[in-house]
Amino acid sequence: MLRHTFLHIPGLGERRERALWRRGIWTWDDLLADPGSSGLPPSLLDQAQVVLRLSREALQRGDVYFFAHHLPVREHWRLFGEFQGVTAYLDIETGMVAHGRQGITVIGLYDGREFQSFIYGQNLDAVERHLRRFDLLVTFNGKSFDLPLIERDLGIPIHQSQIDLRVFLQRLGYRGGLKRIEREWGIVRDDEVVGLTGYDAVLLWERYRRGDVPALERLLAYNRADVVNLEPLMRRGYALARERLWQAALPIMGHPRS
DNA sequence: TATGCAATTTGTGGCGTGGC
DNA sequence: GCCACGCCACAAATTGCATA
Repeated sequence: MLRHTFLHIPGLGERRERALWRRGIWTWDDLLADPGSSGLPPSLLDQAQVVLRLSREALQRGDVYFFAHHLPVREHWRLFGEFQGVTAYLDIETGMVAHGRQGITVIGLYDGREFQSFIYGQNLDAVERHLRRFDLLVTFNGKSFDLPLIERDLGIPIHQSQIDLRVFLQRLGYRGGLKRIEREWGIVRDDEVVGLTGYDAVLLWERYRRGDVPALERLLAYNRADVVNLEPLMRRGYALARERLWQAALPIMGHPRS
């Protein structure tokens, strides 16, 4: 998807990007090979060629930040296709951690194959080291809640590019919270955690603090479901968004190769 | 319930084009 | 060459939303 993207060129918006596709300019290489057929104003065309040469280099060296910096936030989902290898899915739980202080109790991290839990009082400090392995973070409402809290509560700076599924899926017409969208898409949870909410996670941590060890196991299972289920949501959302983009831009001509 | 982000709406300015 | 107009991108202000 990224190679079809021209929105990261300053002065080039959605209309011009679609106009390029309609002219048969599907990729950066197409435009660089035949700039004259782009129909862009001369000054913008010069700028576009410079940015696209830089884009090829950035993609070659796996520089997700180059694109995250230049793309509008609402289009950061386009990063997923090329950068899923450095993507992590993340979700936190909170509760009273010490002396009546509200804080992060559990962080779940999933790279598409392996899931890891980081627990207050046990291994929460290790999360920063593991986060550094990734360049792209996928969350649900994480931009408003999880990631600012990690920065504030744990003092861990979040440098990674981010895709917030709440915003992304809302643009695709899906709203109403993570669990509701999961149900809508037929994603099922284990009996152990089905029906649990974020507030239940707070209560489970309280029970664990009072010595109820199985309560922690259930909390971790809940967090794991929250995190692992982000992956199919991201994959399906990405496929859907790409499909709709082509349909809107090219209702008659059909899809480009991608 | 507070929080913080992005969508939406509205307004502004840059740029290119066409008429004279 | 000048002017008016239209297209387009972008900025500012407001609104809506999901999280534990």
